Amino acid sequence: MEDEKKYNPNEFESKMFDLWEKENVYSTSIQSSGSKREKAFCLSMFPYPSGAGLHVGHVRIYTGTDVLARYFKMIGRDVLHPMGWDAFGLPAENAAIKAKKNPIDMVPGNIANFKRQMNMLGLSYDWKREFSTTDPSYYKWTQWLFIQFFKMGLLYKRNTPIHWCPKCKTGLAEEEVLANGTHERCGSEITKKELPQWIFRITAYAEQLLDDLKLLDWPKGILEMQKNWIGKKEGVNVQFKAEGSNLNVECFTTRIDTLFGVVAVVVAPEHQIAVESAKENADVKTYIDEAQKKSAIDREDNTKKKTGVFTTHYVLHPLTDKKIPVWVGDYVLGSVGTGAVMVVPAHDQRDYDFAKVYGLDVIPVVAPQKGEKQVVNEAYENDGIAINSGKYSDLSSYEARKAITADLEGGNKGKKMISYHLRDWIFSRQRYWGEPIPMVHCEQCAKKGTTVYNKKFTIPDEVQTANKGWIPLTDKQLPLELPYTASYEPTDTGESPLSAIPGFTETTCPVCGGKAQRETDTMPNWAGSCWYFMRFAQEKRGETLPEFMQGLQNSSWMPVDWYLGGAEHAVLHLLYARFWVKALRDLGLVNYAEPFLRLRNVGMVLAEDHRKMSKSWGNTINPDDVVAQYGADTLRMYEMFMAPFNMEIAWSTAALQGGHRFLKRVWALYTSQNHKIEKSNPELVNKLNKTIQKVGDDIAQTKFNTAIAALMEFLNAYEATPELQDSEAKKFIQIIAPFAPFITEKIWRDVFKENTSVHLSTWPTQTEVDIKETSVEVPVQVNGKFRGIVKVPVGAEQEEIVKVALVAEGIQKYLEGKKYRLIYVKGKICNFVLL
RNA sequence: GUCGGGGUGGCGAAAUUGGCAGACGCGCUAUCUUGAGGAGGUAGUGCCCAAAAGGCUUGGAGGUUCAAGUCCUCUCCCCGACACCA
Repeated sequence: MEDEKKYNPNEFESKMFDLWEKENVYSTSIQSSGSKREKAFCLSMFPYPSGAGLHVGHVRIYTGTDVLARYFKMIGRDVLHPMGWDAFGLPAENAAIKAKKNPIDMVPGNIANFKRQMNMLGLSYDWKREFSTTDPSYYKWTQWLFIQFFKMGLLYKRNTPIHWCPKCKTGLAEEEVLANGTHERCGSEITKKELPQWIFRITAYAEQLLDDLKLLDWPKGILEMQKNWIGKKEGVNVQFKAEGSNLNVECFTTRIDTLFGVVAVVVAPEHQIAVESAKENADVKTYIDEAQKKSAIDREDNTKKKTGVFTTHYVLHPLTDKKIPVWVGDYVLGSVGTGAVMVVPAHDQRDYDFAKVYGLDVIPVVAPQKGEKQVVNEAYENDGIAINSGKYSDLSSYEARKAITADLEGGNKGKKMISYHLRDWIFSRQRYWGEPIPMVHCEQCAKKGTTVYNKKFTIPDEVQTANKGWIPLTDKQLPLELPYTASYEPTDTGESPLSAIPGFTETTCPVCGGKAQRETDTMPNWAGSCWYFMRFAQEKRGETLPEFMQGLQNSSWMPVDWYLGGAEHAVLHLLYARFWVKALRDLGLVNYAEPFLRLRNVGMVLAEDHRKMSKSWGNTINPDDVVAQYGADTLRMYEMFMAPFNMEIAWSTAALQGGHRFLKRVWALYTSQNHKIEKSNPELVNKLNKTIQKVGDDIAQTKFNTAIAALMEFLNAYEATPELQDSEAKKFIQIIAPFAPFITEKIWRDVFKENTSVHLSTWPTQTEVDIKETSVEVPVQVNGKFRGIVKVPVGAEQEEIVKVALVAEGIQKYLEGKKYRLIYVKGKICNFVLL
């Protein structure tokens, strides 16, 4: 190099990018099924390309995945590192409505901008695999998959209430409804509206979705959240026979061992008994009417007293025939369990509260310990020993559950039940900007009972009934393209905007050729993200069905090895994608059970003021500005260094300079050396060896912050003793390369005159170095308090250390003339415990 | 309320998993250098005490241990998800 030149990333970053493009540096090597090399499919959750461009939070995820991809490539794995666009969905549609444009016209510009920014950041994507979920060539297959799921009986039509904003006259997504039951945009109170909708039977896979969690290397907390979301509960449906009528009540309980403590049965206001009893009892009628009127706001209020009303009906206790009063209470929900609960005030806090209000008995039937007299002033909800429970007394709660369940089942008075919190997935949206659902409804076929189900599967009767007359399009009719239209705003009937497009609904039946009506609902945003990773992994995408199926079946890239993204997708996206993969496996289209082997969460990037970045706060940071000022490498270094990858961070412009300074020093060191070093300093090589090891280990554990700390530490040492010959000096550049791809490439080519990219180089090995570590330092404690360090020869035995310690300055005075016991842990600690 | 994640210098954090708490970075102080700079070098920097000696220190209180940021019990605070789930 000629004279020292200032580090000026803007001068070369885009040139390096051009070189990479020209030299095809990031094209994916084919992972053929015969490949002996290990694969690494590194994937960031793909973005919705908004008009606002990349957020510094995006930069964090993508850089993390990029570091992994670059590292794995360097250690010799076949790497797949793709990127694409999740462009369907509400935000895009709302933005388009605001801009008075069709989203179809807006998406390409947004994508181009995102892509420009990603390239600016030096992300090593293989753009040959890029696609958008809105490409007809992609959603053709999303539609095809929908049809396969329909044919295996996983989809059915059902009337389902949607959130409805009466003011905006539009259906709303869950996320548009605020916690207080109002619409996030207009603030009006949300009501419900019943519409026929496509429902996915995800509950059919509840057990597998729960079971297979054990196959996954995911953060513990996310696994826990998935488990709780599926919410498996084992219990008993127990029959309470009506006295003098046929109005029996069935209650689900997980605590059948408390059956002898039942003092009442409470049914939900929607329950049949409540409805029946309202006909003859004015109080009940009033109560139910009131309950139905209650808004979301009231129901939110959990400080309110439990309320209820006695129906005047009685049922009989299944084991004792005791008369049990039946109440209606709005704290019981029609949609949970059987819509009725048995009230055991002694062992359920809500029941206890209810009993206190209405003066019901509190009968303790579980004691914490055998023989213990239980004092009840709040519910005792734990297990214990059964008391006051007839022949079951003295059994443990667990034993009592088993015994009572067995006896109930024997007497036909109860049945073991497993219940799940997970509910079926509503898959219809009455919106324009989604994949059209490729189904038609044919009256003639409905009458004839024509079906097109996949013969390999048994289709439940309910599903068959619900789907009467629904016929999927043929493969040749796909894609069913979203019609281009000027008016795609939500309709005021609640139906999809597609229903208002002339000529869209009328069609012919693919089976009988008669008149048929098209489905006008579209798919939710989740649809595209349920299988996009498999699309990336297809070696050949193929336009024909056989090619497509082969592309799925023969991909040796799947499953994803590293999946990085925000914890906000802990439940929904990850659960839905897992569900699709399991269904596809049952269809024989893939041969793995789980899509994402390793999941790592990225923490949010907050603004400098510790609030969320938002235009309205005026605290946003635009990656373009940061790159213009400091270069992309600085931004990348900073975001990787600031904190552990999964922790939330607040932006700090000051700390950003730290990363910049590091790169400047690297630049200065490498561009200023004008003489060759003949022989490397062995101490420094030793340190370099350790750094190579640590950086690699840390990257593989997504501990990017400590990897960079190690790089900084080495730089400090290197600057103090700038004695590395080229073969060693290059190694340091190589291990910085995953983090700062531009500056390292520049130095690699200009200083070391290499003409193949540093990013295609092999991760450096450690050089044998002849260093005799002659002495070791052993920390010395007296009575567990650190008092100093002694230096002893390597391999020194206990006596030797003691000898040195006894005369060492700072230690001696604590030991003089004292008797002691010695704790010595070789290589770790020497502790004198005075007697 | 339930579940999950956290609490370590002025700040972001580290700690080989029970063995020298505070690596690395930011900031700050002193000093040198530069025509200037959101520049660079050197030294220092957890807290208390004028300094040394010494003592204290990982939200708080107990406990186990020769030894606790790390393990156990109780407790306080912050963030996220769900929320009357039977």
